[in-house]
Amino acid sequence: MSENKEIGQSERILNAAIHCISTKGYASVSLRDIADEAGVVLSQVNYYYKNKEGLFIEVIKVLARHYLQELEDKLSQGKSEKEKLACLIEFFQEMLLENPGLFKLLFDMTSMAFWSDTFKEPLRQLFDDSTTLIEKYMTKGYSQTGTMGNYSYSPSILSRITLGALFGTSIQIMLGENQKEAIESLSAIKCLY
Amino acid sequence: MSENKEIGQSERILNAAIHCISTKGYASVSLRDIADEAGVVLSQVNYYYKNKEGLFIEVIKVLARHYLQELEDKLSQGKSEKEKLACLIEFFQEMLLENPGLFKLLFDMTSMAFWSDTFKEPLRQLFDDSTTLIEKYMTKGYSQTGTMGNYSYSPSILSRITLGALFGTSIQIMLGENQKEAIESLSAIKCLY
DNA sequence: ATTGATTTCGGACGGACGTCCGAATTATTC
DNA sequence: GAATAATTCGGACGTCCGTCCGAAATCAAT
Repeated sequence: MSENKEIGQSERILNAAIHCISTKGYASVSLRDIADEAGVVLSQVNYYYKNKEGLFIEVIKVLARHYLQELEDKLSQGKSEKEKLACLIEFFQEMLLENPGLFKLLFDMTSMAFWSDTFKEPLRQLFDDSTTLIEKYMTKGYSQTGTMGNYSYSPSILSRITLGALFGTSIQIMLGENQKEAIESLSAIKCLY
Repeated sequence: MSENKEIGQSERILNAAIHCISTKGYASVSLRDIADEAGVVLSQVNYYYKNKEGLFIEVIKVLARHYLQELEDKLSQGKSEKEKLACLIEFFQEMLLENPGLFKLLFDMTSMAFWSDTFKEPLRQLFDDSTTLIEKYMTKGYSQTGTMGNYSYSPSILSRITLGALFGTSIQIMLGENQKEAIESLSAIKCLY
């Protein structure tokens, strides 16, 4: 028998936490919810992760790794810079379409970071790493373009704005109706370049 | 005597709620916090706003009015379209610089909307109205530009992306350090056009 | 001044939460 | 197989929360 039930309780708890947060939001998830979802007794959560904060920190670590990995996979698919931008957009489109919970989770972790110094640093790191990745793969050509008045905008700033546009627009899409249609319109970011 | 203490308890509660949420986040604010901040007894909150949800709905209404008003004021200052874009960027820059709590509040309300159908509709409305405002003031010229492949992107989509870029980049700014510097770099959005 | 409605106040309620602890069970080592 | 460590379990604890209720106080109209 056994498909894959050979995973330990600590991982079951972690997966359950991810599932619960992406379903109900961190603000209204209790350790009991997570323990039940994991099929585990409440006190085991404290045994493995000390306390709620410890568990959530681990969730952030795991998810940050996941996002960066997927992002890099996607970005490395495109050949030209134009293609890589399309890949980046696709990355968000596919996430919104096939796994919106994952985007909700990313958003919710950002929300945690807004109010807790503990979560702020790893989230800042995640956004920074994402920006760096985009910059590395996409803005080789623009070493010093994009000048405006006396300022000249670095590739890192442009990358940050690109990421911001995708993230911010995705938020609006998730809030609205007609999501299918709205997700397609994300492609319009292409014509900002 | 009296500077302005002639405001009723209901407004005091509303202001206190706004202050508390923008300071600690809705997820960790209790009605007792709000009542204390307002200098009012706990049960008065229920008397005026029925329950927590009722109070928060009122907060959203007030804030949505406020944001849209300020946004329109700002947008109407610019003369050319290029100037209006600058005004829009300034709107976010000034908010982040002088009243970051207001942005935190906007973000937090968005976070509420993600998990509660009750708050979803008014927030969607706020983003829609903002987009409409931007479209109305800024994209008169682009009636059908921005084509890509077989698609042509409407002004409303471009407005939405502009708003998304400002919102998403602002989030990253709030999470990072060197905020003063980062806020200036928001101007780089100009060169996406 | 009396009545009735509105507002203010203090406190109690049941429930949900995170945390902690001791015992039971299982695994590991010699 | 006995001893020790690691894990699992069930339950209890104190706290904080949103809500509700009855009594006091204030206001309004006659």
